[in-house]
Amino acid sequence: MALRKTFLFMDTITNKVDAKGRVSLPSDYRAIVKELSTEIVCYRSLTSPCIEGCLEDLLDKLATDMENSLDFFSQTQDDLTNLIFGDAKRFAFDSTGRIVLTEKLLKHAQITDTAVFVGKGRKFQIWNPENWEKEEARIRAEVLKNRPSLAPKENAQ
Amino acid sequence: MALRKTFLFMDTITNKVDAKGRVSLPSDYRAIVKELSTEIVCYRSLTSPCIEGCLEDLLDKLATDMENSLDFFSQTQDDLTNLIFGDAKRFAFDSTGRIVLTEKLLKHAQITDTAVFVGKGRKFQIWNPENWEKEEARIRAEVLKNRPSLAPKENAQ
DNA sequence: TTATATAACATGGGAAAATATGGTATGCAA
DNA sequence: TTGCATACCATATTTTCCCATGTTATATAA
Repeated sequence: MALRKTFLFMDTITNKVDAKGRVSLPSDYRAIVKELSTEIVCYRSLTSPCIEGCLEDLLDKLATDMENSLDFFSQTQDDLTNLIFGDAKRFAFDSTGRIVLTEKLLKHAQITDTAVFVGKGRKFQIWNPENWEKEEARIRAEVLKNRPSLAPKENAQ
Repeated sequence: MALRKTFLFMDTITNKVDAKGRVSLPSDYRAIVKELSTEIVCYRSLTSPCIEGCLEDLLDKLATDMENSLDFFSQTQDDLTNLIFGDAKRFAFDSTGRIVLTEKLLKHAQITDTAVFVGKGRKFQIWNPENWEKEEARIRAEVLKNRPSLAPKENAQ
């Protein structure tokens, strides 16, 4: 393990996807990946119409956690991890910083010519622009409603 | 983890924002950042028309806490990470001490050519001057009303 | 205290580097 | 050969870096 500085995927970046499925990984993301590895892992989100990406470390950690607490997890969650590992695939980026997304992933996320990268800390997601717009609105409404501790004031002006 | 002296963002400083979105981070703030890191993280405040900034540690801790919750598939956790990390972005300052704020952040805070930095301890905020003037007045009024113990005398200032 | 010198800071402009993205060539397999 | 996937090259744009200058703060000496 290298110096465990903080490596977090952040920000929301929109990039173009060409006819070959090529898309530039945001440079901030690339910097993180280069620091710890050479490639990322992507898979279809289990819960949303989007692609999820992370470093292989994270999936390794997931596997370990599952091993160490089998009783703790429900059969359902066990099944879900099977789905993830069955679906996940490594993606290396070329000298210009692009990865080539597969038909399967693009279809799941309904992405055609534009992709939105959304940071999630140790992970990130890739969305169709319209879908992300809706999703972000939904989340903001949800969080403000159910997590008032994050929004102490009514709302200023 | 350097010597855990007290590192608090304080004071209120007004600086100019140029056409490129560049603005000098107050030198006091810079001194704090340099002590622990090389860059800051900024994001749109959830509750106010302003930008919030902090050190990356704060967000890293959040990411770790969420990982350790063993709740890999939690919907709430999912929403929160999207909202927080999707909006946050790292900003390094150049040799002259400036950062380049993004359109998104500037728009949210209604900042055009002038920015007011307001210390908040572990965090700080960046405001449009007029908005901050109003907000400060509102806060003072609020505090005097709800926390009379803090204002033993007739009125300060 | 006042005046002057010195250092630190804020800010504007332009050059250099990095990034995103389209196109072309190359290699492999059907 | 043809189709497909990967690697390489070219360029417009964006971002970052560097230098110059005015301003403010600090220190020193009269």
